[in-house]
Amino acid sequence: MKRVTIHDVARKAGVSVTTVSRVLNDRGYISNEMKEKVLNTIEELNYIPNEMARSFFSNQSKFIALIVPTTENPFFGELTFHVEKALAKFGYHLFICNSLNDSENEEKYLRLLNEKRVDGIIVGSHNVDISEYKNYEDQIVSIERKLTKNIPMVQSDDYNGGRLATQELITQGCTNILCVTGDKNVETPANDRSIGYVDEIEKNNYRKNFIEIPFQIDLDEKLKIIKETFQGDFKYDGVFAGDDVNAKLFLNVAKEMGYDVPKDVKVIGFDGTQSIRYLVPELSTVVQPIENLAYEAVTTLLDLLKGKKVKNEVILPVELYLSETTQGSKK
Amino acid sequence: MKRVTIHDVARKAGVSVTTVSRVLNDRGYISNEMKEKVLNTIEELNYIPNEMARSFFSNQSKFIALIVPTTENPFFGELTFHVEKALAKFGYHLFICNSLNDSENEEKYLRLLNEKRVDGIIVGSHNVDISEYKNYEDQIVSIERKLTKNIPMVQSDDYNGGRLATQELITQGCTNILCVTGDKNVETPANDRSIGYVDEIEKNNYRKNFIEIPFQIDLDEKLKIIKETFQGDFKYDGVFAGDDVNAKLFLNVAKEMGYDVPKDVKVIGFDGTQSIRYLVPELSTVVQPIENLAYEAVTTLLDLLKGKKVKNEVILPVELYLSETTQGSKK
DNA sequence: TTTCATATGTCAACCGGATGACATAAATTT
DNA sequence: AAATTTATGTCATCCGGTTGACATATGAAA
Repeated sequence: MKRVTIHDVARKAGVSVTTVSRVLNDRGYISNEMKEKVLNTIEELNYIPNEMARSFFSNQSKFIALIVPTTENPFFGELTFHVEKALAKFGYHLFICNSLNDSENEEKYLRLLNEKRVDGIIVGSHNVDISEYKNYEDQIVSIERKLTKNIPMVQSDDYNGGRLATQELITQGCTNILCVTGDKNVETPANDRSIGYVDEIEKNNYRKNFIEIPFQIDLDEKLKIIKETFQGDFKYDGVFAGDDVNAKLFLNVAKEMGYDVPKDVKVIGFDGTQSIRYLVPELSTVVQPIENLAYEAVTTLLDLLKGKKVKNEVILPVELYLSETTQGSKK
Repeated sequence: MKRVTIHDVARKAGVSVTTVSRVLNDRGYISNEMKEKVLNTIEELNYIPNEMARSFFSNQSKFIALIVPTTENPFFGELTFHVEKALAKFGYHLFICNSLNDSENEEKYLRLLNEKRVDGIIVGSHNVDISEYKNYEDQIVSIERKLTKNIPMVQSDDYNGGRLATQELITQGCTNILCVTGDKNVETPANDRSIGYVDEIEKNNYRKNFIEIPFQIDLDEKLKIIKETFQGDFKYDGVFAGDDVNAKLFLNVAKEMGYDVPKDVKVIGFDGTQSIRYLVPELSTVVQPIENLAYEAVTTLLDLLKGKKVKNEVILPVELYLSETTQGSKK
């Protein structure tokens, strides 16, 4: 079935294609009557401009790619939502790429994005050899991930979040605090969370304790790692987990082992997604400003595409959300 | 900065564009030496075909839109992930649309998708006047939502899920079972969950009880509705919630009110997302085959686009996941 | 009266690649 | 030797809309 084109509209309205194009793009001189006549014809024929043709001509796809490990993860699911919303506001559309943190996938996507001529890329994933990104420096912004010196990054104030969380545990009387981190070998601003922890611990002359729970291992393995922390003779009375999922896993294990939270051990997480607040409202956590991260990433990227100077780093404040796992049941 | 085109490649290689195009598309006669020469030149110049031009010419964008309420919701976040994965397998890309269940948004998206010439649409949202979809009947598949007689739908076996859940509660000794539903006025296969519940309850001559928790209201209002169920003199000893979030909210309220789950009241949910299994592993639930739903929706849509005959309805089996909220702590 | 802003039209070129038509040779079969 | 297959080239056209150049005709301002 043939689509209605601008030529059909011109013929039907008895004007030239140029005139129709002028109406559509509000260019040059057009009288009101002419404008109306053309618009009526457009409506009559139900003409819908072919954006593919426009994109092709203008060399702008109006697509922005978002590369995340997976939208399965609530944090990235929420990020995706807010990025899409922000993009829509500025007339851009979202092309979503799930890298699964696999560098091969990520490379394939970069190639694909190049073919598809996406206008820009927002990276929230963690893998490809950074050098790959060098070819795209003028059209990339990253979220919580330092790619190259020149690629702007938007992040939460991870360091301060780590400090706030640790401070809170100390305020609540904890003296033996465990820090649960994700993959330590991946260099990400999320590591600043641990640094915040370390600084607070040192300030109080407490002992530093770490366990690492890699992102990609099985649930059972994760649980095993957590269980081991209950085995030694050294008892923790506070836990700062670098993300909420690990925090919740810790809660589950603690409960199973017969420990009472927050009496025996207090727990605080990091991320504070909607999902967590709905599903695990009892968990105290450091809330990342996901919506703002998305908005800043989008506006920074669009500015960058326009050739404007943009900040190399945007750091957004986090907020402490205190609930039962640090404070006792609030009846 | 000018991009390398097929003409540049042809010139550099000393052949005609037609020949280059033949190599790229594997058409007509090409000797191996020629093929190699062209491919080498392509590599040398780092030529990357402009998919916008191809799409424009072939009139195929290779984009499939997925309309969901919001990827913030874990169910849709996971669905998005699996849809993207399935599409990628067949060379298609995902254009994500968050409708927020708002019909105005949805209409805007439909218009936009028309302009962008997406090849097909997968609908997982619930709003626009169905008539709007009539114009797209030959390029739409829906997930868990009956749109028109002619639009194929892929769904979980909601009815059976409702029966299984209710049966399980009855098996565990419950006699006064409450059914928590989402919006009842929205016509969706998810309503079959309640029908499954009703049929099992009637079979056993128990009393039917319903509360409705609209999707879009505030958390506090939801909690209020749930709290009220504890107020009357009629006590429930079992709860079947139409989705896991409501099930968890119920658990939270029950705990706050001093009830013991599963001793005083047993609870079973619906959806069984990854998130829930990680964050609320204690919740018994009916697991939807999200990955299969996505895969079936994608393959059905692609078949439809190819003009093949497709099934009008695909119903995929659900699975019961039993945990502590129906069975007592499994130490 | 002359200039100028307004209003429209025609025409052609362009964006980058795909494709069909047609010509020409060499290599391979019949 | 004739017919066919294989291998390349040239050329023009198309996809649908945008844009610049240029012509023409008003009506208004200088």
